[in-house]
Amino acid sequence: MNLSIAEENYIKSIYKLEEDSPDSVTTNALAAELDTKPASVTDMAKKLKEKKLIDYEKYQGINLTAEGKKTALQIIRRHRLWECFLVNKLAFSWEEVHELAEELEHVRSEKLTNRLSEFLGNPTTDPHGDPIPDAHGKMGKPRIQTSLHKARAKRLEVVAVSDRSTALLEFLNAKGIRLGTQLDVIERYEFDNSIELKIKNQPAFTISEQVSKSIMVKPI
Amino acid sequence: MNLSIAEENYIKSIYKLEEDSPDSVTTNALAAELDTKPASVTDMAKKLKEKKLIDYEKYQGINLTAEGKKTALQIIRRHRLWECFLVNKLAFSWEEVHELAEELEHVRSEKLTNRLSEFLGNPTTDPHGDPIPDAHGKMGKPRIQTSLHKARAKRLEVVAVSDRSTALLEFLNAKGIRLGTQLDVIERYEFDNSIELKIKNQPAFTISEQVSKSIMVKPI
DNA sequence: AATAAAGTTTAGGTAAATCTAAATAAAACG
DNA sequence: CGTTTTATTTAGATTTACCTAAACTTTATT
Ligand SMILES: [Mn+2]
Ligand SMILES: [Mn+2]
Ligand SMILES: [Mn+2]
Ligand SMILES: [Mn+2]
Repeated sequence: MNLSIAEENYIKSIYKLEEDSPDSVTTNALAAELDTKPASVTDMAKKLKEKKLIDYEKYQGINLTAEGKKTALQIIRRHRLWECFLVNKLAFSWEEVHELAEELEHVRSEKLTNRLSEFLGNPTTDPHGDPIPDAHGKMGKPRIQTSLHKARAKRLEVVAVSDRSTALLEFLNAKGIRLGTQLDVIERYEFDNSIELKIKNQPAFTISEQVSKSIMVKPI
Repeated sequence: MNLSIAEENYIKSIYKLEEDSPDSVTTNALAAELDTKPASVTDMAKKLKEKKLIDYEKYQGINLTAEGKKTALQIIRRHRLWECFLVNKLAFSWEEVHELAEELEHVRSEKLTNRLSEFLGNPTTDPHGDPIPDAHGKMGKPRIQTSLHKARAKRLEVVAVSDRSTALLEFLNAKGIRLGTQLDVIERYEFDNSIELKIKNQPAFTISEQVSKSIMVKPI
């Protein structure tokens, strides 16, 4: 199937929203995700249905078909491999790569994708801790991880971040939080859900609830 | 300036045609180069003039402005660096990379471009022997090279090819001709301008005038 | 259940990049 | 130099991906 860049971006966003909640994706949610208007989403939904990439009935929301999921995984694979390339080979930092990968992901060549993967040592996670689908679309668990907000252990390791915004990632950089960083929870403040943290050899600091929800962790 | 992919492709093609002959670029020549129709070229010419990237007056042909040339060199830089990446890092062969670079060149990030260049060891020529502009748009001679067709020496080294078509490059692969290959001219046949060649340790073979015009050489 | 609110779709429009066919200008030719 | 040929431009459509405003459905609230 020959998809435009716009169509690919829709497919990827639908996949993402379906991942977060298993229901149908609503027109409004998709419009918000893609920073566009609901009317535009309806237009595109008709087109993608025509191409059999989504199931869609008026007012009933959107779901990817099997074909649509396959397509989404290919795009996600390319996106995350390029992010690895930028970070591991070109020394970009994790907050810079999402935007660039947003463009590079649209170069559709299986040969390029597979060669790139090989060149990078067939990585299985991207710089934000997200799993990379393999050439057949198989991907490790799509993030059943616990957020720092919900985790109950005292000692935790950062395994992913669920928000790619430059602002958040730069904030984490400033605080010294990256993938693999080990955190000690000093205190959880009930009244605003902020958390006081400590990283070895550094002064303690406090993060907001919003930030703690974006940091995925595992106990150590 | 924020250019669309279509606009960038026009700018690059205009640069190429201006390089070949110093006159104004004609509507028809540009349409042929871009595999589009003259009417579309006229439309785009108006737009690029508006953006001050070309000088253009009805019926008078097209020339890049200084700004247009600068833009063209940036695109060419990205194109050729990606070609180097594909050949040197991902083991593509020279006939495969042009199409891919045609897409990758449109990712506009100076930081990415410069990091990529550095990663590749700041190469000065691409896999087809074409010079790569540096970060300031400085580029080695734009091919004053002699074609095998015109060269008079008996022993020659291949320094570039002036045709990126897959068909030609695959033909050259089959004959064992690549950049740096040393050729002995056995015979030049006047009646059809074909040339009999020999590469060390291989049987002699004959190439057509068309092929010999696309192979750029220097005496050794 | 009736009404209000929220969500979604339709109608109608715009801008970019293309096209074909017709009109016009420039160049080449006898 | 006038005429034919070639090159170029204009006029008018089409497709894609958007938009706003209005209409319509669904859902939530009294
Ligand atoms: Mn994208
Ligand atoms: Mn990522
Ligand atoms: Mn291109
Ligand atoms: Mn090249």
